[in-house]
Amino acid sequence: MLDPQLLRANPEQVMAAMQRHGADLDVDALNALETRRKAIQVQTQTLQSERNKRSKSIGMAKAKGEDIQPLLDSVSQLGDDLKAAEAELNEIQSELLAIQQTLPNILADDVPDGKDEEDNELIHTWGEPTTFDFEAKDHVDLGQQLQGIDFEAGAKIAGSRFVTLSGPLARLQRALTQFMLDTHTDEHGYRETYVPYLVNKESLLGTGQLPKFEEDLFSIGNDSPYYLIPTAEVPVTNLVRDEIIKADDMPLKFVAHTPCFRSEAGAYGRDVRGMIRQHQFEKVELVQIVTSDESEAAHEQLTKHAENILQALKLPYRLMLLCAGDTGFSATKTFDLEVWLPGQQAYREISSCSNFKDFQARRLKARWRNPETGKPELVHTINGSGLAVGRTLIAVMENYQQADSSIKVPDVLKPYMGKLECIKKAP
RNA sequence: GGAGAGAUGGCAGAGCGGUUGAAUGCACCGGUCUUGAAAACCGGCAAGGGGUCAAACCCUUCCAGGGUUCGAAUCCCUGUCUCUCCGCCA
Repeated sequence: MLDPQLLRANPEQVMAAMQRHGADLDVDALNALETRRKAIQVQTQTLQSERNKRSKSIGMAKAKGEDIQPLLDSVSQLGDDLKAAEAELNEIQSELLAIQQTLPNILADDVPDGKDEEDNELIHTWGEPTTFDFEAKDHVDLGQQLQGIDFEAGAKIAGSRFVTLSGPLARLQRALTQFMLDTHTDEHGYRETYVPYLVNKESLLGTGQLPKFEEDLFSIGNDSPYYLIPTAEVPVTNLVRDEIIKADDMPLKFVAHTPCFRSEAGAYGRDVRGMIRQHQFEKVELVQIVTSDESEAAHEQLTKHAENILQALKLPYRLMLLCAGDTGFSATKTFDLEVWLPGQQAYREISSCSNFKDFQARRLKARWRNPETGKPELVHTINGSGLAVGRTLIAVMENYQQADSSIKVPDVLKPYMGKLECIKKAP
């Protein structure tokens, strides 16, 4: 959520920022609503103040044993007026909130203009696209050859966009997960966390998935709905909801491995082949809770932490700065890591690292106490995939494939794969 | 699933329906004392919003949502969560 003060004081500036993000803001309607809000709020508070005073005087009169009936009579009209004013104020404030909650974050100055992924800016590439002296297969063919990926079974058990893994490939996914968690905890100083995979509405409002993107989420349950997490960002960031964090504890760095569930509502027809885009996938997520001074540097640092995983796996990739149109609702700035997939002859997103500044924190009421002022201040939240495990599995398979469809095990994963050096078709 | 108890400021913990945003303790901040520290003593210390050049000042908030009342932390209803006991269980 944007700073309501800014919205109030400078709606034109906010509107210009919104348009950059492809959103719109009706400044006139907002101003009209604001004017009403202010008038009604003043009126309501005046009435409340009057009621408080009179009630107090009734109390005092009663204590002295005076006749309070005249006082009671004089206050009778007040109650009705107050109720009406309060109702109207509530109405206006929920209208204002509804507007505020659907406004995206203001983009950082260095985010390039643009409409979609075509306009993203290349920051750097690492490694060279893998080449083979045979025709590269994609992970679907490889998985079939190795009898380790079964889309039909996934479809039978659940439906389309579900998959089953088995044997060494299933283990490879687990190895990747373990390797990522170990690296981030041991080398990068993150605290491993285990969190619920089902969350309530408040949590999703806090991180910004709701109210605007309900169709991307799976929900279960009846009167008190739960939502399946689309990313560990939701439960992990919500750890600090309604908290005032001690200065000594800052920054907080969390890493969590969770499954992620996405309805992929807007993605019909995209990436239908293979396990690029699934309803359920594994991800290792990095979250940092930092002060405003630190947030830019922390964002760069967290992105580097994700890059380190790709480098350790020796997977070629490139780092992109997302353009305005491609940057998500809550983010001020996002870096994507795109890994080279020989089967597609393309770079594909494997991590997305975003700085939300105080946008999520404001919704979450997540603050820290600044010792310089003694006052609570909003934290900045940053997160990124470190990495999407399912897509990393694909990348390893496709980049480490050999002519006979076997897959060499990357060096750093060998400790996690028993004695296995190479994943081969079962004889 | 059954029975009971509870939810109050950063933490602990009081609080007859009436000048209570809330006693007290701890923590924290400032000061006195001390060579320094500790102790002792004095003072300050919730959040959010409105208002102001800045203040003063005003409003809201004692788990959440409703209700009763001139007035609710205090009474009533609903929900959520926590704890204890019983049952069941990975």
